[in-house]
Amino acid sequence: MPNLAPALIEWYAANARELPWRQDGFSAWGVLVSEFMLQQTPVNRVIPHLQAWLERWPTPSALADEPAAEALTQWANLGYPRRALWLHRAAVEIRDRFGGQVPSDVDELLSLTGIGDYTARAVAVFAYGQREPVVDINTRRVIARAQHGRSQPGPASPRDLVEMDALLPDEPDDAAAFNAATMELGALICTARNPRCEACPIADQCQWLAAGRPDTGDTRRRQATYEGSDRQARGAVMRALRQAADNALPQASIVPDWPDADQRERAIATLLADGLVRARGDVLELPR
DNA sequence: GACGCGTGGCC
DNA sequence: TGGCCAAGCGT
Repeated sequence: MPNLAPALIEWYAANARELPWRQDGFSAWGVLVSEFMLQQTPVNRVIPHLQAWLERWPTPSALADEPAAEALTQWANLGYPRRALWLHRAAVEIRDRFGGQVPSDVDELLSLTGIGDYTARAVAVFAYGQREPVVDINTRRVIARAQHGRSQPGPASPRDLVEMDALLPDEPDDAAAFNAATMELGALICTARNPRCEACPIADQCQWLAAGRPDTGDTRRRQATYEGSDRQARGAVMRALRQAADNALPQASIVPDWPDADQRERAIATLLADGLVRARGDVLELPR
């Protein structure tokens, strides 16, 4: 088994982007918030939202002491507003169960709402320097190519964690650098489309490149069309409530000219079920 | 394992 | 132009 870590760590030291959450002394809470925002959302869209969020709520308790509606409004157009709801719930849990301190233990992090295998280990590693495997789409793609000679990773699986763990250097600091470097390589060089293999520090160890970059048969899920979808309708409802006075509107005046009335009702019903909106008589509002 | 879930930029 | 893509999560 080739050892990818030395070349990746050296490359990262020279090529890592300067990102807010990589600054010295960036808080664990800041790392946690950044990881919530980065779930399925590009870095460049996250940065301004992250800074505004942390200025308003510098600690978990500061957020926990406000209603969820404030989190949903501050989340603005970042997308997947359930993340804002879950981040608010996690803040309440941190305040109530962990004395307001972001836990450093992976299992404790996993017990928080909205935190799964990736986010728990990202916080443990990047905020607390623990030796844990961090697996995201970038590391899975790098490993799929370098180790397995495949053009794209298969569906995410718990086995990915074991595989990444086996590649981890022994020293926690080296392991943290390896995690960050592998993610960064996937983000900058070993990208999903048009990878820049000529600039890759592990090109000489890459089975996919050695095999001539074959198209190995893509098993990734196709993304559903957004235009005309229920998701678009939900997004329109949430936008209307974010912008409304007191985050509340009579049901009849929520996106009243939406082209498909059944779809609008369906959107409201699922938003209610998800706890993203609440009914108060005839009025629909963000949860307080 | 597969699905539903936002939004915007890119080629 | 429109599909593809972006540091996933809970069910």
